[in-house]
Amino acid sequence: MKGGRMAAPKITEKRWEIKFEEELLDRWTQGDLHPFDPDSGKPVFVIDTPPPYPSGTWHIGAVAGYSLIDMIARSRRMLGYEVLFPFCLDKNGINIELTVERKHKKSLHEFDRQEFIDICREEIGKISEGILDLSHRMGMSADWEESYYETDTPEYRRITQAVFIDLWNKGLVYKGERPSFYCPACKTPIAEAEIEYVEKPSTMTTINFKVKDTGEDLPIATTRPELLCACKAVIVHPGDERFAHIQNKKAIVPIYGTEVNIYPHHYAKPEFGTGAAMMCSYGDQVDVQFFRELGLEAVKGIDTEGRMTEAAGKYAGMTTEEARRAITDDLNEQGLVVKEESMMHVSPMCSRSRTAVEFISMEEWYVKQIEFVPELKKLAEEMEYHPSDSKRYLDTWLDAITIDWPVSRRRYYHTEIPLWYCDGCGEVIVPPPGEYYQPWKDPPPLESCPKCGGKNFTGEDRVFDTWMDSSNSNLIVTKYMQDEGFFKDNFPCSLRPQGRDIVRTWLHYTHLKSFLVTGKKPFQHVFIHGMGLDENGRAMHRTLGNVIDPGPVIEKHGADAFRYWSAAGCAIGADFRISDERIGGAKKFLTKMWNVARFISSFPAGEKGDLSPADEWILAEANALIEACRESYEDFDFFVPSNRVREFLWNVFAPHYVEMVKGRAYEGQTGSLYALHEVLKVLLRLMAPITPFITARIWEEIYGGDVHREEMPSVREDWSSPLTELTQQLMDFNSEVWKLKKESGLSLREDISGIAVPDELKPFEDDLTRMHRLAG
RNA sequence: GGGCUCAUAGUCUAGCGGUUAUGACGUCACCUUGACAUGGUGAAGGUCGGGAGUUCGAAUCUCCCUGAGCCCA
Repeated sequence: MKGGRMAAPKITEKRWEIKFEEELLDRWTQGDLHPFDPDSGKPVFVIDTPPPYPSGTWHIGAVAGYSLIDMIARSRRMLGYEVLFPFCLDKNGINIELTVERKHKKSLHEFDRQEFIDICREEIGKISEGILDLSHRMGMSADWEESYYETDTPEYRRITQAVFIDLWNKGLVYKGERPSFYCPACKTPIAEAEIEYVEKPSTMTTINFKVKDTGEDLPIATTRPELLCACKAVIVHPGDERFAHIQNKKAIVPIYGTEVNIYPHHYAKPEFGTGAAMMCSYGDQVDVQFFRELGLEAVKGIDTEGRMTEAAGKYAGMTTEEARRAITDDLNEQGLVVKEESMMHVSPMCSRSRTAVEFISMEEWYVKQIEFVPELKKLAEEMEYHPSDSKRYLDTWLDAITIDWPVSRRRYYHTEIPLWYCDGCGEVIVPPPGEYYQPWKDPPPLESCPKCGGKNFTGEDRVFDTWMDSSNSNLIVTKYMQDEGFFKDNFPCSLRPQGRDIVRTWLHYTHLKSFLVTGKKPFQHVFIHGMGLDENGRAMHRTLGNVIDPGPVIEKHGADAFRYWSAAGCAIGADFRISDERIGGAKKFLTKMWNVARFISSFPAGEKGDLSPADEWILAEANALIEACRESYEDFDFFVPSNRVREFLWNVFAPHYVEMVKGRAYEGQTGSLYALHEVLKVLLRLMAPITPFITARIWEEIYGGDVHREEMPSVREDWSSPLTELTQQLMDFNSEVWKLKKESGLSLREDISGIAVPDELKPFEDDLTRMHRLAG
């Protein structure tokens, strides 16, 4: 080193290492870093953090989503908000029950109820630890002390029940007997939102009906011959010439001999099957609608065990599949089967147990939603969406809703429905809100029935759909029923961040419940992020074997690299395509940032001093960067800041400015030292929400203190300069010189002659001459 | 059957009526330049899925086709 002027860098380590993250974590975990102070005087920003659902390994796409949510929290703090950032776990639901059932190899209904609940609690506790550890490791800046909650606690459940009681008192809950989606494996009715449509192979059987008056054969194709007993109509297309003569005549159903009308109906597709279709109650949802439309009386062909009822005659008691085989055999014997062919058929499945869903008529509790759709759509207009076009996911769903929300479930590890029934007269007893009730074991809330005076009651043994719990999260975090003053000031909740996959469930149900309870919109802002896909762009499924465990990835590349990739990997709202290589690539940027900072850390930071044109230029460029990044942070967009900072640091600041001012910097020239440090401070603060570890470490070593308590940089009037108009020419000139030296076989440290600084770049002439060693 | 989204170099990605079409990874060549070889500099590689239209001008707007994905029935 010539002259020995260079002081030792304050940053001594040559490289950024992952173990530095762990050192920081140890300190962060010990201190109470981000407590929420409602009295700070700053505007309050409440985040309705999605409670992760503990079920095996945490999905790496979900972890990327939480990275973004943490960036929202950190950037809002730096933008001057008092941020309430809770962390929470969703510990209700069928998933954990199925896990326990599988592990013990018996079904829930064979357990003692309390014993089953205890096992679920223990099991879910174990799984939860992994999620909590990983959340800490990735640098989640939640308020762990005060704002942590779980959905299976009495405190949470009493609020779910209180909200239900409120809805009850408002007349928004009713008992309905109607066909429900029913999962025979989970042994519970499920909602529209829990259905997945899957294409699977099935057999299409063409069966000969008879037309009553003419005696002619009427072949009809179906995938569900076992539902013949529930057949109440045959339909043909109104314009189908082949069937014009039999419209409105009667058809005779094989096996059962019942007579049914032949209706002309546009639903019948002439090209599908034989062109005529049988309509059976509870075959699928179209059938259900059809029965409603024509006012036909439904036949209950399948019971809640998924077996045929008395209505099926000799097939009663068989499962649907057994009955399908048996009835097909009988039809064959009678010569009534025209043909059987294999086909792919789209059928509804339970999204949790992945078994075929049946339509079964049951009496369940419903929460009204259909009649409120117009108001919900109107309120949806009042929320701001990020990205703005993600509003359509909610709109589309609101348009698609066809039935009210069935909220009762026949499971155990959920919030109980707080109702009792009078044994004498059947009166429904609703307790006062405020307590957590378990009617299957708790005494009723009164001595005698107000209607008949009866003394004996039976507790409701059903539970709520788990979305009845989850859809209260925005009420919970704004302290509904806990701190009415705070709730009044802070509802609607500032932000709902969540994945696109749960718009129709979590977002919709929260929207609905908030409207029913408060009449208001649920949120100011809604942030919708995309899904984590594998390297080939496919969703990750255990069955595909393409699931990536986030733990080892973060261990290998570090939390900052993972977070940087989460921010920079795809535009706001787009799907994440997981790539180990690209996450690893993010680490290179951290190394670059570290080295630039280490270099600058060898010079003292100082007052503004004498700015040269180059200093004015880079400060003005920093201004432009600040403007773009601030705007994006306001919009919850991290793609722009992460990429803009990277571009600036790597392609402008380091190769051009830093190289231009090295000479002056080594001489201790004040303007250069000021600009180097100021720009570095800007970069560190702009990156702090995205890569909290490395920025904290660098900031602390050079400037002391905590970058996370700094404000987000603002555009500075005193940094503005028209010199940014020369940026492109400046970079082009440098590139030209490098190219010339390269072509001339000169090393970059050698003098080069015959090159003149262009006129428009004269302001930079001194710096450029020294940088390139331009001679004569 | 309906709706939505997407289609840009080998791979991924930006772009929102006028740019020599961004950047990254990968490839090739050269370079131990006073922060950085997990680096630097330079280079090759795309007529932006196909077709038609609107426009003085289209990757960018419209329509059709093809392909992929998501949601719903």
